[in-house]
Amino acid sequence: MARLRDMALRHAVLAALVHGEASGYELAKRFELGVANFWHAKPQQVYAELTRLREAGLVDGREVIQESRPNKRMFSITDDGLAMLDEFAASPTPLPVGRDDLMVAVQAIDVVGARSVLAGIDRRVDLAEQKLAALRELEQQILGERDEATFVRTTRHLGPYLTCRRGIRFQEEALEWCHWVRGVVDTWQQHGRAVPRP
Amino acid sequence: MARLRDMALRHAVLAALVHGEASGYELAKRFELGVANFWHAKPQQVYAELTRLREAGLVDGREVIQESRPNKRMFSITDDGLAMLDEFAASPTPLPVGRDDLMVAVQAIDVVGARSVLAGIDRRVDLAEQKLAALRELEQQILGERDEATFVRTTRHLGPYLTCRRGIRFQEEALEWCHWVRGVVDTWQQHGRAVPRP
DNA sequence: ATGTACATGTAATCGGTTACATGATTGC
DNA sequence: GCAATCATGTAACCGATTACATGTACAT
Repeated sequence: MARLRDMALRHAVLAALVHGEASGYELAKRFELGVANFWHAKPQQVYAELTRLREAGLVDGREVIQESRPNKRMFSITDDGLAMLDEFAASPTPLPVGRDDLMVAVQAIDVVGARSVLAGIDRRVDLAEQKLAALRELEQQILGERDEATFVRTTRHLGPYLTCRRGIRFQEEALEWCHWVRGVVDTWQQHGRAVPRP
Repeated sequence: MARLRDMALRHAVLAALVHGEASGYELAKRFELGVANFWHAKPQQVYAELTRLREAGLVDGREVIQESRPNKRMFSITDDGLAMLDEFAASPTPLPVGRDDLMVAVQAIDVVGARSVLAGIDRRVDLAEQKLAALRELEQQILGERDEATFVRTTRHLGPYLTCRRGIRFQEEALEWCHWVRGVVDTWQQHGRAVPRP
């Protein structure tokens, strides 16, 4: 059982496996296209991490031979993996640091020409709406016919719903801010921005 | 004038300089403690980036000799730097990827014991409230006596207000979600979570 | 024929973090 | 006397991204 340093992705992969086994390909997809809305990683990184986790005995991996498709490996979390997740969940987590290129452009709107920045805002609106649609679909999958109150009283799998709600609220908030920015910048531009009259 | 690759911090530092010169120390502080709420970096990284930017001719740096303190360097953006920011603002920016350790713990709440996760939520509430207080102070500094409508019609420096508002809204949303989680998890625990009755 | 989905990686590089170093001054 | 603030870095490391590689099957 090899040793592992304190890698960030490790716990995210373990968390993605708590509700049953999955193939590397499935996990890679989930982590790339944000269906796993609680973390993000490229496929190569996921495959590498799975290999390391298996060497460390934190996941089991079994080969599945397929006829009309390439073979695949199915992974599931071990007791050691669960123990590690437990330890992780009990340790304090820092505030995530925000890094968003669009915010840099917005910060500089006074000197870079508002037109470029507003174009960036519009692109962001599109992307956020796509993401939001995907998350709402996921929410529907989770809830099924049930309303929230019923779901919460009856489910065994609350975690995915909580993180999904976080993703939805985050994107909704981002969209509201984008629309607010459009309005404010329009007003600002109509009043001699660079040369306010005395 | 040395060449620079496409580093992420570069544009953020340039954006932080658009409203006048600043010392490396001032910039390092702003980037570390999130007063620059649109980006984040450690002091060492900021100093290194400033050196590179000066070699590339994107910022000017002048030495200021001080008596009762160590000497410092004051940096200001050049025309080349402004041109680079302009180009950056016109290029498309991707959706920022979310990576938050607390979300990983929440995702796994079904297996790791809700107590640890709720403790993490409480710590997050504290941190978010501190950050929120700092951002609201910054907002007051920006607005002064003016209300938003008046400010927008008269200011030349809209950018910092827009990003500050984003930071405030983000933290407010995070706090609301945390409180919602507390309530939902309490309900969930009161109804035989692991063994729902038939 | 052409492209998308399945399925899994290696190698090089980059951007960010951690650890460590230095030394004076101001306030408790 | 002791900690915090001012002021600036170097070196080593780690985690994430980018570019590249391989081959089958199914749908248009």
